[in-house]
Amino acid sequence: MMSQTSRYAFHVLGFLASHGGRLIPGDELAAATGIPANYLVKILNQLRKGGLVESRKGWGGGFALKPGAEDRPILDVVEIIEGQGAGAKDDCAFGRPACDAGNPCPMHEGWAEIRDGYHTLLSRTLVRDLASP
Amino acid sequence: MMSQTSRYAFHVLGFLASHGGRLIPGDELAAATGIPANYLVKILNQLRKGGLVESRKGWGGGFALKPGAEDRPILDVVEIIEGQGAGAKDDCAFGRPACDAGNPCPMHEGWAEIRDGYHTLLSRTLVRDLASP
DNA sequence: GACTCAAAGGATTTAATTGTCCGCTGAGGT
DNA sequence: ACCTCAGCGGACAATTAAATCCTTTGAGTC
Repeated sequence: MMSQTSRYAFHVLGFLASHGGRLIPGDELAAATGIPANYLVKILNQLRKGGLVESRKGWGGGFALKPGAEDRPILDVVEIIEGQGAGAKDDCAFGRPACDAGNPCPMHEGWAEIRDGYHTLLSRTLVRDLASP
Repeated sequence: MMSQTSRYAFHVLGFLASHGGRLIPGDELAAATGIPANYLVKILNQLRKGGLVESRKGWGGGFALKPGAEDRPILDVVEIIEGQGAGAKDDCAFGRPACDAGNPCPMHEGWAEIRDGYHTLLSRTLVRDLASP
């Protein structure tokens, strides 16, 4: 339901969120989170392009949360990582191309409930909530 | 959250459930469900080994639900297809190896709710419920 | 300006899932 | 007996996610 890469993104954003706007090098983030360093940098790059993270090169450089990013829902994170419409509402447990209230598959109702709960969780959880206490 | 193969399994089991214990050839099942024929046979084979389906070779052969399989929860299907412990309770949204009530990740509570809802759906939905009306 | 630090980007590898192909086996019918 | 039908099994190809490697670019220090 959630890609490994999204989980990594949650983890590292949580770490950044608990360290204010301070720039932290990728290597340090990798060591702190246990995420493979080379891969982590790629994820952070996606997040930067998505507007959640900013970076600076060279000495004293690293990654930091973009100001205001703490208030973004983590649904944004999933959409940046997995593409728009991850867990879209037309996602059917039978794999049917079209499955809605008018033409439901046998699992439609129960599955829609799970999907909506997932979507709600992603919408209500903010990046700031990912910070460790 | 649910593999494509599990979705295929739901679909074909639903078809079988709505056709009683009648033997139906794999080709016919593939045509009826839109699942790739060669792949579908492999899935049905897994389900047979898992005890949900029976089969007969040769003329008049095909696949059918095993007697009593209608009353099995579809959690069994997912476990046959994806292996035991698919969507296990240690599955953490942060990807942490250990994440429980004593040492929770920031998303632990909300995510546990989704996971439990998923597990409950699979436990309460029976193979017979997959039949189309 | 030369050197170092660290991000940016591209190419490649690995692993898992999904899907395809082909020959074998067993159960009928004729 | 022989032929056909249809499930069985193993090997293989395609796709995607995940991870690694290498080179380039930019920023700062000395």
